[in-house]
Amino acid sequence: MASQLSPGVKIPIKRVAKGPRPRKAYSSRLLDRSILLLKFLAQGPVEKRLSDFSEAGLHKSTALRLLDALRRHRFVAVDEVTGRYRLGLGLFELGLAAVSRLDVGQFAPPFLDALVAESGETASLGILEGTDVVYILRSECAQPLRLPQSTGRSAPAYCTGIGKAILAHMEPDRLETYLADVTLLSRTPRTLTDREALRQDLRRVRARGWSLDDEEIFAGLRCVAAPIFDLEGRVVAGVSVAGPTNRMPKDSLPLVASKVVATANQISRRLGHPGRAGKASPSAN
Amino acid sequence: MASQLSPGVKIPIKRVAKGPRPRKAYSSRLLDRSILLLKFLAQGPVEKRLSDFSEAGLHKSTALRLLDALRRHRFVAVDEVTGRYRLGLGLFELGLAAVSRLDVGQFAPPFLDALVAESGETASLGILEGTDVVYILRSECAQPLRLPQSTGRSAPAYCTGIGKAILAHMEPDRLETYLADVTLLSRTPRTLTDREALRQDLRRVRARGWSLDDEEIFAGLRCVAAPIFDLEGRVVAGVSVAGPTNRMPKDSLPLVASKVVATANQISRRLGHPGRAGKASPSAN
DNA sequence: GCCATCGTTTCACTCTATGCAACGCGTTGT
DNA sequence: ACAACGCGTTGCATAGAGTGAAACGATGGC
Repeated sequence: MASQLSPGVKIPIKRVAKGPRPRKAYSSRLLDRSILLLKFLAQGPVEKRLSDFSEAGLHKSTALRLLDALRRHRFVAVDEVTGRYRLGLGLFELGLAAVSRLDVGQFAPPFLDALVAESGETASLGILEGTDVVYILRSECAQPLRLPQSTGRSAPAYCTGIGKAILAHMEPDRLETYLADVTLLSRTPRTLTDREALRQDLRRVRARGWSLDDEEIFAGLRCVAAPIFDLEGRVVAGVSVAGPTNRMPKDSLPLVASKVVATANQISRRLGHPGRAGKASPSAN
Repeated sequence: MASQLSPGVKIPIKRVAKGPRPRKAYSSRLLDRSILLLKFLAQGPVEKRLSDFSEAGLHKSTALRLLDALRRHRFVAVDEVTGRYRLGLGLFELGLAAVSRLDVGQFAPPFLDALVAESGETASLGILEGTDVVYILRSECAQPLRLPQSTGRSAPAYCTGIGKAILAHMEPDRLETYLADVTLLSRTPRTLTDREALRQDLRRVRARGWSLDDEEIFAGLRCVAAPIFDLEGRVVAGVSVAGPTNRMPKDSLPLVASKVVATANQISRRLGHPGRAGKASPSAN
C-alpha cells in the first residue's frame, strides 16, 4: 500500500545502499560446518553413515553431535531401520517459506498455469541471485516429454532464457559489472561464450521485449522468456516457456513469445509496475 | 519460549541421566539460535531489521554476526535497497533437495496430475513425520476455489485424510504408542477427539482401504486419502483428493476413493510394493 | 541545533565446541 | 572359536570460538 503520511508531494526514495552494510566479514565455524554437512547430504547417495562425513572433512564425533543437533530441528532425519542420515523435511518447510514470502511466489502460480494452458508447454518463473538464476515456480505441461526437474535449482544467467531476460533489462552499470565478473562457459555448442555476442543478444532482447535460449544450456531445449518488473521498474524476475525444439519450431516463437510477454506483464502489474505505457518518458519520475 | 536464549541467562547443560537410554542428547547453542533466527524470519513481516531480532531473544550484535554468516550461505538475503533481512533461497534449494531425494518425491508428480485430471479436485501427497503429516507434493485443480497453500506445511495426523490413512496401516504397537502420546485437539466440531472413536475410525479405514476426513481439520473441507506402501510393505506416505464439501458430496465419495486408491496403488507399485495381489505373500504373519 | 534510533565495531571473558582416545558392540575373517 | 576390524558412542581437557556490554558513527526526526 502507498504511504501517504504527509500531504507533501515528495516521494521518499530511500537510498541506504551506500550506508550501513557489514564491512567486516563475520563467519562461524560451527555454522559453516553444519551447512557443509547439509550440502554434503544433498549430494551423492541419499543416505549416509556417520563415518561417511569424514569425506566432508568432519571428525566423526563432530559429525555425530552436529547431526544430532540438526535432527532435533528436523533439518536431518534418521532412518528408523538403517539408522542412516538424510536431509530432513524441516528444511523443506523453511525453504518453501522462503519462496512463499517472496511477493512473486504468492500469486504467480495461477498465471503460470494459464500460460501453460495457452502454450501447451512447461512454464517457469525464476529470479536472479548473484550471477545465477534460481527457479522458484513451475507449472508442468501435460506432454509426455518432461523437462528435468528444475525447481529449486539454479543455472548461470547468461545461457538461460529467464537469465537473459533479466540481464537485458537491468541497469547498464550493473550489467557491466556482471559481464566483467562472469566466466562464459560453453554448455552446448550454441552457448554464447563471447562477451560481445552476448551483449549484442541482450540489446536485441531488450528491444523486442523477450529473450530466446536456443539450445544454449541444454541441447534440444528451446526457451522463450520475458522480464518481470517491480513497483520501481526494476527487473526482479522472469517467466519462461520451454520445450523440446521439435515442439518449439522457430516460426512459432513470436506467437509463444507474445503470450509469455503478456503473462510477464500481468505479473508485473500485480507487483505494482505501471506497465509498458510508462516507457515513453525517458526520465520519468 | 525464547527467554532461554536471552543474553545473560545461563543455560544449564542438560545431561541425560545414565539410564537405559543408549543415546545422549547433543545440542548446540549457536545452531539453536541460528535456526531460531531462521524460523523467526519465517514469521510475521517478510522483512526484518536487525533490531527486530531482539524479539526473538537475540542480542543485536549476535544477530548481526549470525545473519552475516547465514547470508554467505544464502540462507538469508539482504534487500539491496532497504538493507533488511529475509529468508534466502539457499534454504529453498536445500529444502527441495530434501524432497527430491525421497524416492516418492521423484516420480509421484505425474500420478498426482493424472488424479487431478480424473477427479477434478486438488491432489496431495504427504508423509508422516513424528506425529504430523508433512505435505510434500501437490497438484492443483483448475477450479476457482483453491485450498490454502499446504505444500511444506504440516498438520496433525489424526485429523487429516492422509494422516489417518497412514495411521490405519501402521504397525499396531506403533499406533498404540502414537495414541498414547498424542493430544487430540478439536480443530472443528467434527474432529475426532475421543481416542476410542479414532481407533474405531482407523479400523474402518483399514478395512475399506481409504480414509475420510469429513471437515475434521477445516470446516467446509472434505478429503479422501489412501496409503502408499514401500518395498517392505510399510506405509510411508499417503495420497489425497480434497475439495469443498459442496463439490465432494457424500454419495460421490466411493467413486473418488476408488480413484485415489488406484493412484496410491500405482505409486506403491513403483516403490516396489507387490500390491494387493501379493497379499498372500509367503512370510505373511 | 539536539536527541533518538539503528547498525557496526572493539574488547575481555566465559563456556562452547572440538579432537583425541577409549569403550561397546556387532561383523568379518582366519 | 577367537581375533581383528569397523562403526557409533562417550569422557575429558583444552583452545579458542562465540558472547554481551559498551562505545562509536551515521541517519533521521523534531
